[in-house]
Amino acid sequence: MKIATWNVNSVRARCERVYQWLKTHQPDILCLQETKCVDGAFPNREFELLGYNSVFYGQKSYNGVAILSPHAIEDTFVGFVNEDPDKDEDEQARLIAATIQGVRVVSAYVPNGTKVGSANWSYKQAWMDRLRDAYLDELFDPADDLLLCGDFNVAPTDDDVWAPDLWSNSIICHDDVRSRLDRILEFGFTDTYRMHHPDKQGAYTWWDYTRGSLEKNKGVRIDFILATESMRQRCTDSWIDLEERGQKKPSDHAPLVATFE
DNA sequence: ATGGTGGAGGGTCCA
Repeated sequence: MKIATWNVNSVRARCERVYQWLKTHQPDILCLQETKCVDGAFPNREFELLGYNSVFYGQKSYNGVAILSPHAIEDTFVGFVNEDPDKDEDEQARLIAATIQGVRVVSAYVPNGTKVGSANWSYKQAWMDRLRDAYLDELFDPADDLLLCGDFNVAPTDDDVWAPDLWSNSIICHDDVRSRLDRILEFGFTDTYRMHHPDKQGAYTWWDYTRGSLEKNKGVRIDFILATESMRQRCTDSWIDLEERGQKKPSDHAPLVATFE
């Protein structure tokens, strides 16, 4: 089973790239973030041409998440729904969950935070707390076959950024969000990429569009496929698709892939 | 002094 997660920075602007990526890599599951379009504008028919079903949850201009699969997509729910199953309690579209071939999958887009100390920064911290306390703990079990995939907008350690001194106390390295990522991991998750590449330096999933960042590998690793124990045991490999990031009109994030027995 | 690039949308905001 091949699973991928990819922040596409607009699914409409990236429609052709996503189409080609699906055709080439044929994942069993593809989680998308930053689709940036309302549900009526999601290009699901394009992906259906390749045999892919889609579930999606978007809003105008910002955020938006989706899950694609050639298999049946069941038990879909969106947002923070623990109190009222019909109503997302978050005003931003950042979470979608479904079950595919017996595996529970979540596509998550953690808030960026904009700037330390801003209103968006407070929202990011509250959102991460809520993901652990009101979402994972209420709706899932560490014993589940569960994958939490997405753009977490946090670099777990200084090994996950190209210049730790420059990124020190930034929105992706600040202790206030690293500690919250740790709490999410403590639910019972393993970072599957790091599991397979424990000592690898310079492994990143995002590079700035400017300043030749990709060519100089000035990036950060902020996208993850997190696996509960049962899925960790099944995880055979993980890699970052650098080739896709180097294509014309790329997203600023590369796809992250993991395979499971 | 604070760009550069990219997306959405038609202002700036966000990343």
